[in-house]
Amino acid sequence: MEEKKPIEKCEFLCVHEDTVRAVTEKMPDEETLYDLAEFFKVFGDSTRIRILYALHENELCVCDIANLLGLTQTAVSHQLRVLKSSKLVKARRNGKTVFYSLDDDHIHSILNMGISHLGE
Amino acid sequence: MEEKKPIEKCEFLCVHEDTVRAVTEKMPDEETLYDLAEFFKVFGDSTRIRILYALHENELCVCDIANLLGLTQTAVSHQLRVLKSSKLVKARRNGKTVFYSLDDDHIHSILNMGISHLGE
DNA sequence: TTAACATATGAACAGTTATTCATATGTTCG
DNA sequence: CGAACATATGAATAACTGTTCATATGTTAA
Repeated sequence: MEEKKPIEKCEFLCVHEDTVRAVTEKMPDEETLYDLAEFFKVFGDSTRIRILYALHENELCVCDIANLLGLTQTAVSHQLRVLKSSKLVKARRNGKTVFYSLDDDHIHSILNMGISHLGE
Repeated sequence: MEEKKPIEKCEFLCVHEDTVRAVTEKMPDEETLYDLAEFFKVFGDSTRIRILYALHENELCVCDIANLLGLTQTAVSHQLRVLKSSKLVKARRNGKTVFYSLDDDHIHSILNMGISHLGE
């Protein structure tokens, strides 16, 4: 039987062990990093970003948001659920109407931070 | 022919026109919001977040990152390409090895901002 | 030049996700 | 109560995305 390996792949032969060890120690734990990714994921959709910006100014009801952004009521409602379960927006019911607003002041900071990065 | 509509859906009957108009005027333009979502989307994956945190301390080569995070070289390479095209990391070649590092200081601020939100 | 190594890339696949459609829930008013 | 309205939700579909596999590119040293 001929051993005919194509070309051996890099299997960590080139690792700089000291550096890797040092970095490993300083890394946040896996759960934190996972949660952080989940957090940013919520901002990573243009529909949700647009909703957040709409709410930047005023509280709005679902219909207002849908009208404002040219979306269906259903689509908005689904996304508001995502935003709500991520604690980015909160809801207030007034009769038939439900008003949504930003749940947290520093959501603004995060959005502004993103914009300032783009401006470079 | 019987007209038998199920139940008429909300078609923006409840819109608060003044509010909507005011918000519309203050909204950033569509392109900005789209770019912003694209920007956050890059942070919205735990592999990429982990890579960014690994690079928080030191520049690292592809093999180091793969070893450090328990990923294949290929997976890391693909993600580095995403990070690079989003201007989050930059590459420096030294012989066969390519070292990656964070491209921008305020990437740190963005990561920290996310963490501080989680801590609430 | 050739072998060995480090990284990059294209295609395929699997898992995820945003939207739509249909319908349910919850509220007000007559 | 029942009709009308505002919102929510489950299921299905379509589009997107991350990983893997196979292979290509680029670099060094013998």
